[in-house]
Amino acid sequence: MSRDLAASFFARPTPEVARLLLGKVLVSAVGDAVVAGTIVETEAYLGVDDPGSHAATKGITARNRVMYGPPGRAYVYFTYGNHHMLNLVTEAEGTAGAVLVRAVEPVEGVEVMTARRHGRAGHELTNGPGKVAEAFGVTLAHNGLPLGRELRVLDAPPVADTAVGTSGRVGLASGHELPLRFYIAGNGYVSKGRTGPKPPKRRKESA
DNA sequence: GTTCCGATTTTCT
DNA sequence: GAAAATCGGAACA
Repeated sequence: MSRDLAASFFARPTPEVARLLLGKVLVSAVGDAVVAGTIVETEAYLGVDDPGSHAATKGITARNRVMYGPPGRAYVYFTYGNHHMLNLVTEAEGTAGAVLVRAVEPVEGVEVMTARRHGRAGHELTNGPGKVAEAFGVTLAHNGLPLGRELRVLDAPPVADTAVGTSGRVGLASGHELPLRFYIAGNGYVSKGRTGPKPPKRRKESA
């Protein structure tokens, strides 16, 4: 049987945690429903030195302080007025770092996810950070919550190196060039970030 | 099929 | 007041 990952699992370099999290099982027991899914896509967010991270510019703020806290906790962020994003805090306390769970493959509670996702099905259930949070019932109320209760991550066999792909991160205002995104190649639940292998779309950009 | 645009809340300057 | 680690729907080809 799988058991919960120890906090020490998260107490290491963030990119390493991001890669090791692939294949692990995310479990949420929010309300009366239990849902679970295999993590198939992650992104690493460092502290300083990472222009795309909330912890980059000005040290600890009310929003990002969870990233500086102890590892093995949830960091939930709300953005664009509609979407939550679920992260897992990494690095030792005092050092900023978190891994964004971008996509999951459902393994349990599919009906609940479908209901929360307003009828969406298949890969549309969880192939994006906002979707994962919604399907798993994650909200700002879970920000800073230690793993092991409502939110858990179970250990699982590691994913082979040959099955792991990396790329630049998606949707960032800056810092998207760093290869800090990890995913299981060929998995249908991995978000494509954008449709097909086209360059970033750059709207609202004119000469 | 692909591409563009708007929604709507929290956080920070 | 402005921007944001996104999503879904509408428009066009």
